[in-house]
Amino acid sequence: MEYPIYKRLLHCYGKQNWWPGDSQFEIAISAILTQNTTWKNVEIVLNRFKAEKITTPQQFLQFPESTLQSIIRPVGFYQLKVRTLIEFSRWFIQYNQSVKRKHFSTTDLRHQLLNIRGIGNETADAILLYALNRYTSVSDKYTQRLAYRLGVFDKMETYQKLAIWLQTLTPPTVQDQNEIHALIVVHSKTTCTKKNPKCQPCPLFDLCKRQGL
DNA sequence: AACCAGGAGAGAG
DNA sequence: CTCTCTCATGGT
Repeated sequence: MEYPIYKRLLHCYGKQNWWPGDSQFEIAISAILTQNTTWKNVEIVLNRFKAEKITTPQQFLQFPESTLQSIIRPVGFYQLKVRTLIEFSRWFIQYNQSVKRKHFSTTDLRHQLLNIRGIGNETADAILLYALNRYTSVSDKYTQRLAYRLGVFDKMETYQKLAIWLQTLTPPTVQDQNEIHALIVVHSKTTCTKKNPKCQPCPLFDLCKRQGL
């Protein structure tokens, strides 16, 4: 059977159709806002942006830093995140200008994103995959924990090794990598949680060699 | 009331 | 390269 983990998750939870968002810009900034933060708090901030009519990087950059900090306060780390959002907005404006005449490789774009303060591996890949529709994989702590429980690795592995493993879980398409990351997050937040170490009911239970963390 | 949430960066060893 | 600490709010 090909892609057993992917198929089980898909069958159990259904297609997720991530990332929610009306534009590339909204998807990208919510990827930054959600760093180590619950999605519920991100939604509060996204609604504030809409109320202030901030839907483009140009509109975002018109507000003073202090105002932006108070708008995004509910997501925490607001001083750091505002800096990242400003730097990303500037980059995104430039990108939209130059992408009309240049072609960027995914690895090139990835390096550009990683040069922005506050954007690391996971956020860069989330923006590439969900906002810019580039083929890449998004791994996170849930992916790390799942790979450990499955016995794929006997310790918490690095981002790069998890990324390679993730790409073996699905056919090599943008849409499938989109789904697998969403499914792992949904799975981890429902059945396979720390509070539910026995992991039941769990579509992957019989595949797991370990429990707990 | 500690603990965690769809992380990242800086510093120490 | 691998730990450890900090950034910060809001919900169990």
